[in-house]
Amino acid sequence: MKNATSLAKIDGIDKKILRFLMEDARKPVLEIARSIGISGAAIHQRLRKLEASGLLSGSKFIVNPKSLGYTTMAYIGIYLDKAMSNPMAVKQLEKIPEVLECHYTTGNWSILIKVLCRDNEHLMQVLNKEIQAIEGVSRTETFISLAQQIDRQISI
Amino acid sequence: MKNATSLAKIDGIDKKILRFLMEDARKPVLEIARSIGISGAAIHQRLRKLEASGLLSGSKFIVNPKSLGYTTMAYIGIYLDKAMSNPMAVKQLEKIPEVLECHYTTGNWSILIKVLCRDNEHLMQVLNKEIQAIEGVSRTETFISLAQQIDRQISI
DNA sequence: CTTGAAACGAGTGCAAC
DNA sequence: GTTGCACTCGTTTCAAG
Repeated sequence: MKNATSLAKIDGIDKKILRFLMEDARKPVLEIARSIGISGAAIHQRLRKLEASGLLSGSKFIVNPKSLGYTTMAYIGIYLDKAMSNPMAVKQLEKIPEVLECHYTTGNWSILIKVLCRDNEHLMQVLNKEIQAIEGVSRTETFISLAQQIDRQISI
Repeated sequence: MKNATSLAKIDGIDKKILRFLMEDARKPVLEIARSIGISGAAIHQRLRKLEASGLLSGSKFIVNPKSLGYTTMAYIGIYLDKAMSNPMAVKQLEKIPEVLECHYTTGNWSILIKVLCRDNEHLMQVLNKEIQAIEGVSRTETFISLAQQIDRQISI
């Protein structure tokens, strides 16, 4: 089995296919086939290969959080006590649904997380009642995202 | 036309459909139909409604950056000169493909960006030759993500 | 690695409830 | 708002170039 971290060799046709599907995962394979001038079966086989190589790690429907009343996004830097191990903290953070990302970072903090809340009050509750309540969390620094102006994937 | 920021009313069936598709955008509608016990046509119509309401903002194939040799992710806080407007800086940042996200944040920085690079050397080049070169960028603070331990969408 | 054909299954629109 | 049907179209496999 191929290691997921091994480099995939992709050619120009693979790139074209990926560019279409990164924009719209449900775009029919045959439509892509017509656009780039090869057969649908060829695309299908290339996709199977890309998937097997670990380059394609799935597809997702994107939901607009604003439509669900979630309008406040924030990054929170977390300082951990020396005694608190990172994996233990992550385990607790996983239980908080508002936490969308969690990074183990260099620099001031031990952990940087991204949270999505309905409003500032909701964010305050998550901070005070959920995150600060985690054993080993000593201090946090919050940065509210007033606007997300770029959001994209790696360009290929 | 409905405003994208208006709250969508979704029921339990909508939620079930969304949970399936947020995991795998290419999951066949009829398969979902069988799982939750309604007809395929009903799901099709609900999806059209959700799309029209702005709740569904598309679908994406997820590519694994490691397979392309991109192993270094970092967050960079950017201080802007007073004279430099945020939109002008964002316009420059958009031209840098390594910049995946850009947030206008409260707190110390004017801007917080997420970048994805092949390695530390590549990151250094992006920092020194691309980001620091932008007119109005006075100082940056870089936080390398040693590991991304959580990565998910809003839970519904 | 690519193609074309064939079989299967899914997407879509519509009429009816 | 849901259903069943019918038709169209896409997906997938396979043998062969």
